[in-house]
This record gives sequence, C-alpha cells and structure tokens, in this order.
Amino acid sequence: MASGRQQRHELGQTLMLLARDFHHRLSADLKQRGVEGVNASHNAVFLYLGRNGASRAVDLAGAAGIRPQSMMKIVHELEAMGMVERHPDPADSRAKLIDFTARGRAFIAELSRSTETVWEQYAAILGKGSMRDTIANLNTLLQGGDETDGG
Amino acid sequence: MASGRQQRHELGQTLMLLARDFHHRLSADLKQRGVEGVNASHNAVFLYLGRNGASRAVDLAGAAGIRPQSMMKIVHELEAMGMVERHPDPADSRAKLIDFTARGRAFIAELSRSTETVWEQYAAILGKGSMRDTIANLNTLLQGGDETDGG
DNA sequence: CGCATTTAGTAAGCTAAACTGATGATAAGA
DNA sequence: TCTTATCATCAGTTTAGCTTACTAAATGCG
Repeated sequence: MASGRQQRHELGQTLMLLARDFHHRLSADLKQRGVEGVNASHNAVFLYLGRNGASRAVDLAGAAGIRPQSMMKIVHELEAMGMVERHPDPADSRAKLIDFTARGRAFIAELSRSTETVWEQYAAILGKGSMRDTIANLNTLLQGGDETDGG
Repeated sequence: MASGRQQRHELGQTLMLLARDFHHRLSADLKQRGVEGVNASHNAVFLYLGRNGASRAVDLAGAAGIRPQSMMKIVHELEAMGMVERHPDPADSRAKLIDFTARGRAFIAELSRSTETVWEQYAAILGKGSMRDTIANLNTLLQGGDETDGG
C-alpha cells in the first residue's frame, strides 16, 4: 500500500503505469469493436488535427512534441490508410493542408467512444465524483506546468 | 477548460501528457544537480531491482514487462556504467545475481530526491492534500486494473 | 541413472518510432 | 534582388523493444 511518504517515490511509476494501463484498455476496447490498424503514434494526428487551426504537418509535429520529419511519416501512413488527405495550401504553396476523410472522422468517433468506455471503467473503480475530481486535478497539473512554457 | 463531459474525451491525452511532463521535470531536476547518463529504459532496473527479491535479469524483465533479452541489454549498459555488478548465484549456476554498486545506490538516492522534488512542484499547484488524494486515486485505479495484487 | 523439458543467460538480426542532417522550393524581409 | 526562414521531403542514425536461435544448467519423469 503506497501510503503517505511512499507514494512520492513511486510518483513516476504511477503515472507511467497508468498511461500504459489506459492505452491497454483503449486498445482492447477498440479491438473489441473491430477498429484496428491505427497505432499509438498515429494518435497524435487524431488528437491534434484541427485544434487551434493545426492542419499542416509542421503544426501537428509542434503540438505532439515531435519533429516534422517524424510527423510526416505518420501522416503519410494515415494517408495510405485513407484516414486523411492533403491538399495544397492556397495561401502558401510550400505547405499542404491535412484533412480528415470520412473514414478518418468515423475513426475519431470510435476513438471518442472507446475513451469514454475507459473513463467509465475507471469511474466504476473510483466513483464518478472522485474520477472527475482526479482527472480535473491532473489537468490542473498540466496547465500549471505549461504556464511557464511558451508552448 | 476540460469541464464535465469534455474531460472524458481527453482522458488519454491527459494521462500521456502528464507522464511526459513528469519525465520532463524529473530529467530537468536530475540534470540540474549534475546527474546524467541514465536514460528512460535504465529506469526499470532502478525501479524493480531488489523488490520482491528480484535480482536476476529475468525477474527484472518480468517486473518491467519486457523480454529478458531486452533487460539484459539494459543491465549490461548499467554494468558498463558501474551502476550494477553481477555475481554468480550460489543457488543456481545458470543465473547471475544483480546488485547495485555504491554508485548505483547513490544514483537511486538522487532519483528519489528528484522524484520528491517533482512531487513538491505538483503539490505546490494542487496543494498537498489534493496531491496526495489524487495520486492515491491513481494508485487505486492501477490496483483496480490488476485485482491480482500480490505486492 | 539417463533423457526430455524447462529455465537463465546470451547473441544476432529485425522493426518501429523517434532522432539528426541535408536539400529543394517557396515565403518574407532587408 | 539577395538573404534568411520555413515547409516538405529524403537519407541515414539511434534507441528500445521484438523474434529466433543457441548453450548451459536445473528439474522432472521413467
């Protein structure tokens, strides 16, 4: 039992294992409903594409915290899978704007559904109230950490 | 603002980003005090060596959830760095028992200190009480996922 | 005891996902 | 115009895991 002082030493472990646990549960749920072919690295695109007007590879890379070259690879894979398509940017002929295809949007819906399922699984352990509080606190930590960061 | 319903969709993001944030802070703190040369994968050894009598490569691999061959590589690296040393197991001449060197133990102390520093950073955002509750809840989630909790 | 099976460590090579470095085309600014 | 910065891209490298395959030792069975 990680009580009191001990939990501090295991903080990193807790966070890492929980992130892994979530990923496990999400993958299991997606697989169960027959949604496959998308891996962890592809997730960055689904998470960030369209947010804050991010629609170029370089923007996605910035949001995901990886290099543009790495993001390109991911985008190419998703393009080959028919999840996204790219069009030339009318405002900048160097750039290409990335958009979801219908298939990509359908996948996002599935992802959302599975994420909610995992949320419910967790809520079944903690109770909805504690679950909400806990995740809200984690978000607070993230925001508190970003404040100095010029993200 | 991730309020109410919205936070469910961002659950995975929250967990992943927080794990990353922790790692960032920990690395920064370690670097600041001049502790370097140990990477993320080495961490598994520092986390699990000695726990539940885990002192062979195969045990560490099991605890860390990776293959013995992968753990061997990590152990060899740490051995080259003078963090651990290996002696033949008197009870099993196939096996070798892994032990921390003085240097390895010193590193653990640094790691512990840095982890506590990050804990305090987080506690400064949430307040100690909320921080404790939050992490306790996360640990509950992890145990709830395992159910077969022997440790 | 002798032999099959399992287990611990090791080696070689593969893959995935990030990285660095460099290039060509375009944009933006002096 | 010329220079520098930016977007996409190509090529090669690193890292951390994987699978396959092997040796040596322990274990279990007849």
